[in-house]
Amino acid sequence: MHSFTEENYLKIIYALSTRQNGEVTTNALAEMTATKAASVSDMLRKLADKQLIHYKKYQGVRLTAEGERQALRVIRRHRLWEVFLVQKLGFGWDQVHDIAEELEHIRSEELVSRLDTFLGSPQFDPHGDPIPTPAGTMPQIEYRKLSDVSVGEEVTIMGVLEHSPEFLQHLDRSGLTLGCAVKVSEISSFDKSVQVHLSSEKSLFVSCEVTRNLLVN
Amino acid sequence: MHSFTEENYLKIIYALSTRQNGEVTTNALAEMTATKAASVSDMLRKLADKQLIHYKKYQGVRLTAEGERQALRVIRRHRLWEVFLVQKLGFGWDQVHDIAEELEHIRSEELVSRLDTFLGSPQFDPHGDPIPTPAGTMPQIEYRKLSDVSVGEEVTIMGVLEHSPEFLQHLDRSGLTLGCAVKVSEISSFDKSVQVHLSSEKSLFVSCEVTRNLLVN
DNA sequence: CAAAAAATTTAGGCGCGTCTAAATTTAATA
DNA sequence: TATTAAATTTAGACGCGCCTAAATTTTTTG
Repeated sequence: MHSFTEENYLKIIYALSTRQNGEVTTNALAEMTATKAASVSDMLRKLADKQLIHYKKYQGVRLTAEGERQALRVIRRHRLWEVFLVQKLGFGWDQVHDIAEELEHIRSEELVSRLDTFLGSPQFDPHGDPIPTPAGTMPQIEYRKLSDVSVGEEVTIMGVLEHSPEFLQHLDRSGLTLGCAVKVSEISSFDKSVQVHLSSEKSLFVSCEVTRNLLVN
Repeated sequence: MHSFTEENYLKIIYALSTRQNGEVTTNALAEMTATKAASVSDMLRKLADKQLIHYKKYQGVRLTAEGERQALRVIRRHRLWEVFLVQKLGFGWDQVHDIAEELEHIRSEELVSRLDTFLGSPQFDPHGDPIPTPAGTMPQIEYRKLSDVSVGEEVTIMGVLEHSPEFLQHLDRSGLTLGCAVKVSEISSFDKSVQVHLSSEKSLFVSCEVTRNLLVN
């Protein structure tokens, strides 16, 4: 079994390698783990020894099939706990990340399986991210960004690309929640901000920093 | 904030000091923590430096007021999670200890508070142990052992002194669950085993190893 | 009550995950 | 392309929590 720290590295390597595909860089990992590049190098050697990553010195890193399976198990636990925290305990979607970060490392197959059942086997976490399968595969969902939607289209908000509390709280204050239908009525040629109409008849302007981080279908 | 390991020591020191009151011994701690006496000595010095225990070399150890508060916070979290695992996830009372042992170290005041509300602010865990208050005090409950009940008395099973899965499974198989009413109809003068009648009209003999570990009122 | 036994602490060391400083490799640029 | 800059790795160290072996203190007992 792998340590708390190893699990974190795997999870982060997975996240980075999907964000910008290709090899993941040591410096990027150092930033994400809030450690120094030297510490990352040490850990990469260890993960490579355990066959969890492909690692050529100075050339960045890629998960092996087994490494990816492990990473997805951690991500599955993380997202199931987030669902629990929001749906059962009433936390806001901007409050759950750090707590789930701890809960995700509790290793009991039975716990995860029962939690999944208790929650009704959810397919998505509170941010709209898909929950990996028990077998360790990530459901592939294709969403567009709101910034790519044309005038006149009506779409539903399905997820977010940015998970910071600040961003999520901004969405809350704007009334832009998951499942919310929005119709694009205008796109400013000046700053690419978007005017949208909500089902509540309200309309508002959404900055391009926001539209670039909103996933819709 | 205190480490995972320090929290465990505090919890165990609390448990041992209530079981046999007076100072807790280094060897006893070594056995409970599954480490060696030398390791315990190291940790005791550290806990003493942090003012969590009273520690005179070679003389055993006692929690300070602050140490006890911290211990009870951990125990509160442990027992609340046990309630969750049994009542919400459907685990058996014999399965939850190890998992709660991990969950208890997740430090979020808000999480504990919301969990408590979600569970309906339970007063007892699945083994009948009282749940410490948020302020860090242990409710004092006085129960008798079934081995101290006289013939003819009818009592209710309120808790257990032994928490091993084997013992709890034995109780399950015997139909001796928490809240169960039992009437003592005979006590063997030979081996102190007790014949009890359950509300289900069944009757059975209970060995003194069992009666000594069953709490009733 | 002195010697043996038991309990406890100290000394020195180890693996984990981290660090800083220095060496090395790769990428950028004059 | 030669040189500088940036990224990465290695060397050596540290705190944590643990270990074994040896020293010390307390307890037991002949």
